[in-house]
Amino acid sequence: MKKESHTTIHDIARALNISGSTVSRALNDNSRISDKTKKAVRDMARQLGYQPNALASNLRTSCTNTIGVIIPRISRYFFSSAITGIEELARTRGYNVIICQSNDQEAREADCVQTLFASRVDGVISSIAINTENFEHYKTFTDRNIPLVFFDRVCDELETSQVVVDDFKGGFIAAEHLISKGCKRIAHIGGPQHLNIYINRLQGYLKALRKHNFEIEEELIIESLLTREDGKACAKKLLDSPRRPDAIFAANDISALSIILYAKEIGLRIPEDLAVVGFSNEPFSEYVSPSLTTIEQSGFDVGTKATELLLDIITNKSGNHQETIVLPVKLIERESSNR
Amino acid sequence: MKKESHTTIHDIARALNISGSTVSRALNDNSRISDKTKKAVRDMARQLGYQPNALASNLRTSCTNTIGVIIPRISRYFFSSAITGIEELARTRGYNVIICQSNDQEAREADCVQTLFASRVDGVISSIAINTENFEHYKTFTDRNIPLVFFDRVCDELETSQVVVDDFKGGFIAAEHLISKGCKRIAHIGGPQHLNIYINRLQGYLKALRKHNFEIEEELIIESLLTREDGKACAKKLLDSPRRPDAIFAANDISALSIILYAKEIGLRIPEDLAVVGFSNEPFSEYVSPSLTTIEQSGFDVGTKATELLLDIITNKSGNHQETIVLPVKLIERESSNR
DNA sequence: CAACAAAGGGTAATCGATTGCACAATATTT
DNA sequence: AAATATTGTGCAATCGATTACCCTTTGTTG
Repeated sequence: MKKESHTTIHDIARALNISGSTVSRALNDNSRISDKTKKAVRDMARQLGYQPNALASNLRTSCTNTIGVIIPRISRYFFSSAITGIEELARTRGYNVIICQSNDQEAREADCVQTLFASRVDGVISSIAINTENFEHYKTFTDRNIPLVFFDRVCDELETSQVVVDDFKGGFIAAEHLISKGCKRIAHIGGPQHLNIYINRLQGYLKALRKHNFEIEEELIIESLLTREDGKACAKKLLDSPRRPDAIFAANDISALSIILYAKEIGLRIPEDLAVVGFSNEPFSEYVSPSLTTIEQSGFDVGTKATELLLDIITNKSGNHQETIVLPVKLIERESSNR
Repeated sequence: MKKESHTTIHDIARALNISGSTVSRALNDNSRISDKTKKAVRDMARQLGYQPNALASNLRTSCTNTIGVIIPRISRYFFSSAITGIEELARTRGYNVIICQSNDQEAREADCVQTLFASRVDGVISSIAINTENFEHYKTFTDRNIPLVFFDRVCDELETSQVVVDDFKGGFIAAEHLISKGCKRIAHIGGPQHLNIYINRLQGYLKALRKHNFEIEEELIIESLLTREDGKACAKKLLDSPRRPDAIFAANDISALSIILYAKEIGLRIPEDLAVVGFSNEPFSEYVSPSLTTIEQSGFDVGTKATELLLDIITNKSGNHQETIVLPVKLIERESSNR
């Protein structure tokens, strides 16, 4: 096995007795090089085990073939699937991916922006932290024309392309599903209302209620951070009340889970006394007992689509860069609403 | 806001009427530069919003400040936590992280190796794919002295440092726990026996059995791929048998889950008729019904430790690079064994 | 056949930071 | 005071690939 240092284009040039520039052009399939020379160069490159030095090339062309990703947390299934989608497509197109986690904190998100900027990424895909209300830090990219695409949790203040799932429809079919099961008082645990996805889920829910002439009761709609703990607090508020709802649509699976656990704790039967629908189809939702009815959204598809958009912008810097792509959602019926 | 192109050290040099090399040295805190000059350079750098161009620096020093990570799949909680640990430490030390997924396939793993090599990473952290039996591809790194650290699923053929959890002890306490609960015939669903972790879990289990004078029955020990489907097949084999075990220790939580689901399907009560213990403490194990007793292993800690080792090797290329670090495991008692 | 165009390829500058070597200015030793 | 050491900087080459510009050949046109 070779242990020598790396082969460069000049090694190839020397071996073929031609110049480095010709080698470079041949490898880049430049039209000014004859097919014969190209073939000779390619063969020699293979033979010498040539690996282009991206650093040198990047320095000259000042693009890094790297895209940055900012996500709240990699351990959430939706996001790790999105990453998988992003990586897969990016890699086949010759891009590397750097991932940064904001841990759902605005300050860390700003750090991520700095890190990615310092890494001179060619473009960025981001899903914003749950408590981000100020988007100044993203101007680091937009001001310098570094392509930026949001997915899932998007930001409407900045004029960028975005990929979302049909949260509105998700909220709508979740609520309508509960209605079809004969539920009469359907509560909603929503997420922070500065985030588009939670606004839309709520609006979808409201539309379904209106469509079926349900009375909209303010006390049945709670805003939450959608964590495990917060979910339990919400569950208490709703279920300990004398006029408790007979169904809850939660804006994510984690809080739906909290509800199920608390309902079991106080002896409510699910779905008989209380039907529950979540959102996301996290892997555990299938295994909880009772298993959780939820809205499926494909992280993989969202990630792939976002990457497609981003690479389009990077490679072909013109055109409309404020596209919004909405991907479909699907109701997954399980025990928690099966009555 | 500035939209101008990036500031270079020469801009700083010009502004202070000194040479670029002095600026470079000042920024790198070289001892040959006076404190006064250093301060002037730093202030000017800040003022001009200077961001070092990593590409140029990397080209010259031929190190990329990037480490590569190869994991089976990011969507497994253990691995995504490991990534979190890796990223966190790497970032604070000024390194970027590139993640590649092998999807548990040897061929893809070899691709990952190529990708990372082409990216000229300074070092690699890897956990091998479940079906990898040939380790030739890793020679790409070892032959060229690119530091390599394995974690969790390690490779003993290659002489590298590694970080593992105490799988042996995990297997031991899992089995001993079942024994303490009065189980008499304890089966084991193990993983592929070319992987260290599964060998050790099995050996730990065997040791516990021997210690308590249990007869070791070959038919109670099954090797499996530990997928959802394979787990079900194993469950069938064990539970449909006339002489079925009264406890099963599975080498991961997924197959433990399969067992629980199948046991419920055929009307066995857990833990009364069958006690179950898994391994990993995947998030869902807490929510399954009955909740799953399992062995906790901290992906975060493993990732952090591995990164620590790797960065040590990278920065200080001498010393012993065949260290093995074993991290502790812990039994998490839940319903599935509570009798 | 002269005049010119196209094709194929070489030369050298360039990207931005690093670093071996040289050297001036100051400090210390003899 | 001369000789030597120390400190602080500058010069220029370098990392490897790209590319603007120039120079041959060979082919085409009138």
